[in-house]
Amino acid sequence: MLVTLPNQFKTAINKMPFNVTVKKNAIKIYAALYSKSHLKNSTGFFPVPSAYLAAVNKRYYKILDYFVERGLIDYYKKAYTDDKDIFNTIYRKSYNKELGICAKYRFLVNVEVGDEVNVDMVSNRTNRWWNITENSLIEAGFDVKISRDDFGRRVWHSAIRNYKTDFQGYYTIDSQCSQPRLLYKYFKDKGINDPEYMRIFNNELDFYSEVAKKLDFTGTKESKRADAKDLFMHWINGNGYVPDFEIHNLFPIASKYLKSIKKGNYKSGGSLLQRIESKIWIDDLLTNIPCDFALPVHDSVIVKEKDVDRVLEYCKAKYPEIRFKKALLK
DNA sequence: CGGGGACTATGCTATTACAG
DNA sequence: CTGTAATAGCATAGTCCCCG
Repeated sequence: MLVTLPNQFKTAINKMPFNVTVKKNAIKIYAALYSKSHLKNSTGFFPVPSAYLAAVNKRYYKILDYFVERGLIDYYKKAYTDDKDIFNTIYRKSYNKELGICAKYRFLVNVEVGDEVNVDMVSNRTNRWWNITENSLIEAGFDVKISRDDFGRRVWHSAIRNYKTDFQGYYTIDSQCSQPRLLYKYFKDKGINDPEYMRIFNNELDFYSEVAKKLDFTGTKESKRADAKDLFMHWINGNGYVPDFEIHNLFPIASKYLKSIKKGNYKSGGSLLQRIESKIWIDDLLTNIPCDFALPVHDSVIVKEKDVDRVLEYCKAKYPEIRFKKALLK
């Protein structure tokens, strides 16, 4: 990962009262923060999930505390009443695990000037999702280029671009109506009850067709579905603009919830769903997949014909609420 | 020695294509 | 609307060679 390392961080890391391993991990943690800093809001705070920091280094908090001590970063804090002295106000790091709101940080020094350094983020831990992707790429004759983006933790590799033509004869297993359904699952888990949104899925209806029907779209069946899909994407990913404002009246509670997620940074909406998606597909399904050849494509996976039925059963058994479907690439 | 011409390498931006 | 990767186009810089 290419980052700008300001002098203040450089000297602070050099002066750390820990061994070289910790110092090296401190650079990684700095790089992790740096990579998230583009998400900063008007006051400079940007969210960084603890799960991500922990994946970079298990004892990340030790390093963060040191950075705070040195006046290099700051936690986002909120005021609380001191229960031992109610006349006293105390400030604590603010986050809410229940609501999925992670801690925020800000840099107290200018991170735009400094040395350009390439930080090796790779830990010694190898993950099966990586190994199986690597082996499958080699077997299929592709260069091994695998990365995971920060926005939605999606996996990118060299065979994604033309997979539909390059893997003819192979099968894909993908999830139908992936993002709307994942949002449904998410709402259900969180106890957010938007009547219309929940009704569509509780009754096993086709989400996009239902939206098109309720909002009186015109056109062919396919074009109405496509318009509804486009509307959904704006609703999830956008900064407030949607092609049809009626969606806010159709799903009032869901809209309000999305708005609350986007408070601070509107990109959190899309990021959240992509993360849910990749957590299922990469960190679970691909990591434990019962075959030797598999290549992920965001919300689907490419497998061989001899494995497809076994993998399909495996996916269905693991996530009964997701509608998995196999398809031959031709 | 310097002036071209032809070629190659690099860097940047915009566009396209894919995913949802 | 979001993301990343690949590609196209263009400008610039460097290299090589021939020639006067």
